Amino acid sequence: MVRIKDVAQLANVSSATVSRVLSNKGQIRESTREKVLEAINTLGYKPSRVARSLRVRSSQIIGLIISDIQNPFFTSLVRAVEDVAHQNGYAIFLCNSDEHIEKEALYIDLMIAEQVAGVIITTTQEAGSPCKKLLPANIPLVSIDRRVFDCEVDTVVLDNVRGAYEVVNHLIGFGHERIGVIIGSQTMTTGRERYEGYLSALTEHGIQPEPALIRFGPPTSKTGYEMANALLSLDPPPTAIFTGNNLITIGALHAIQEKNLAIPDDISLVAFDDPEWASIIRPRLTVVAQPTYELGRIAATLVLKRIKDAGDPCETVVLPPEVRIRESVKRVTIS
Amino acid sequence: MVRIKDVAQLANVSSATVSRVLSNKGQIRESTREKVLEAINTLGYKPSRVARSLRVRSSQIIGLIISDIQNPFFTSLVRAVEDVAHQNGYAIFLCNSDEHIEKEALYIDLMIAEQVAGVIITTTQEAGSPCKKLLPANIPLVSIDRRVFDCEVDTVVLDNVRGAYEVVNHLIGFGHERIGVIIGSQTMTTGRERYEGYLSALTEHGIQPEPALIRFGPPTSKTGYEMANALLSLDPPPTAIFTGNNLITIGALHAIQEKNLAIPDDISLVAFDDPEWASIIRPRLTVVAQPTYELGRIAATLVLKRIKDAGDPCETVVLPPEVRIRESVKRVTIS
DNA sequence: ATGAAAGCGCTAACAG
DNA sequence: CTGTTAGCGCTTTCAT
Repeated sequence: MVRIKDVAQLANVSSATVSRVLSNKGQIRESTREKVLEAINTLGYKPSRVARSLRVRSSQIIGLIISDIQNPFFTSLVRAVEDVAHQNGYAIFLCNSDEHIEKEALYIDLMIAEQVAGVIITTTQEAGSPCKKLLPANIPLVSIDRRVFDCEVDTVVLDNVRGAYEVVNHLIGFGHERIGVIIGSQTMTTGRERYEGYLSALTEHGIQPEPALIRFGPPTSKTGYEMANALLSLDPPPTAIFTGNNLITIGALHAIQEKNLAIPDDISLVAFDDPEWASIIRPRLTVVAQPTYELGRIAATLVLKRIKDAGDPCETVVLPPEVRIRESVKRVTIS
Repeated sequence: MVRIKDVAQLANVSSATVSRVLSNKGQIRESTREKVLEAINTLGYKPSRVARSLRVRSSQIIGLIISDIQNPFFTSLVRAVEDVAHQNGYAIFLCNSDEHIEKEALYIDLMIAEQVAGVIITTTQEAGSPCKKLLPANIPLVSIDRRVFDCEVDTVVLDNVRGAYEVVNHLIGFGHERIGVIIGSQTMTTGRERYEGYLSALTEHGIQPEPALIRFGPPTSKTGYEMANALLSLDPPPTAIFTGNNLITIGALHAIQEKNLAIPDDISLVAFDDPEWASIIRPRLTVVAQPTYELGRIAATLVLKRIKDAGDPCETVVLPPEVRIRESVKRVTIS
């Protein structure tokens, strides 16, 4: 391994000078800069980011804690953050919390121990998340996809209420009144807000929400499968189902197919999220899509900004959803 | 921030002792250990991994360089590596090379600068990859999914030849002879080996490979779309298509649907990879599945092993594929 | 414009 | 069993 002093030696300068040309700080005579650059080149010197981190008490790393690396929604986020980080000379530390608060806590501690420059998180708990330990450690934090209520952080989320509202509205416009809903846990803002949107669309049209049609659970395909089965076994069953995220949709689809029901003839379906397969399956799914890449891009931009100037007040960015009408909803007439 | 000397002070010992209890090295009297532990607790001390890394010249980080974070195949890999790393107290550094050799090179340099403990990579080039710079830097390297030819590394890959061979064999067993194939670039082992499997199944049955039926391209859905279009425009068109990875399959599916062709009545389809949606779409796709999680798990286990004892000779693990017969292949009779 | 020197927080000889 | 000491490779005053 070649150290900064090796470069200094070869260039006949002090390591301080080498450091200066590396970071473009202070005044350096053009001729010495060239000498140094040449020495760096011939030696193939690469500064140790570890030593630098120790010295300046901060690394060039952005921590990214997400809840499910196998969910395409989060994957888009990761992709966007990676892009922005890379463009700015940062690398990313990826952690999968698995929606477990303990793993989340462990990774938060890791972020502090590794002195990352900033953290982006999809937290598991809207209140009481360990992520607030980052603030006293002076590590900028931005919450993405979900809101955090017990500390001041930059936030970038979707307008979930509106997304759910609009897509349920669409269903109602097609004559549906008995609309089943399968939605993520109510301990997260996403689940809560989507439920709220569902409710307000219903009540706005004078439709009484019916408890049997409303199902909550962890946002997994298992939940989707079980709850869809339950909904379809109702007598009478709903004429349409609204699934609260892409995993739930997969499970619901399995249940529907297992019962040999046809979409949309036997049951209409609208889904939150627009994974690639939603327009490959037949019929193509009517969905409310999130600007996933944009969510990630903005979050990354926000941390970077706050890494530069920590002072500014916190921002909350709310992005609009987009309903994409395709073929999974049938027009029904009230019988 | 609380440092090790703060703990030492409070516990009335030297920092060396604190370090010893932290790492369970050497002999420590039980009473002092307790004193130290208590001090750690009351102070809420978390050791700086940065300082440790600098001192021991290696971090507790495993670098993971993959080519496409949005491809579920790689995502499974990431998931597995994350799991194993986490279980062993390692964190992962995730980098997306985007199948670009320059980005790969940049990230390799980063790994060295960050002194990661080991690297797992799906390299973009089977020869001439910058990843061999890691070896002189004493950083263990394992190549996953793809083989590397110009340096000695641990490798874990699928038996691609066999996978392609078996699934094409299945097609032939159902009477197909004009079998189109859309496959990834021949500069990567995956593409080459899958092509080889295709070829050997054909020749084994005395079927003459027909150049017009064989299409190569980058492993993207764009390639799948364009090449499927080309294949379907042939006169006569193939009776079956074999797509070389999940992205290509998506593109091919789009092309087939755009032409209003029915699977398997108008065209049979078999695919490499078994993403979740392959059994949601109708008809369900006959595929050759890779043990993705297992690939990642083994790769992670291998780096960890080599981090412990660098000496051992390199291993190459080859995992078997699994053909999953579903409904996308029709029996045809030779006309 | 450049160099000397101190020190980031930790570990590992070495000594006792 | 425990403490002293010397760095790991870098940045940053403070001199000059």
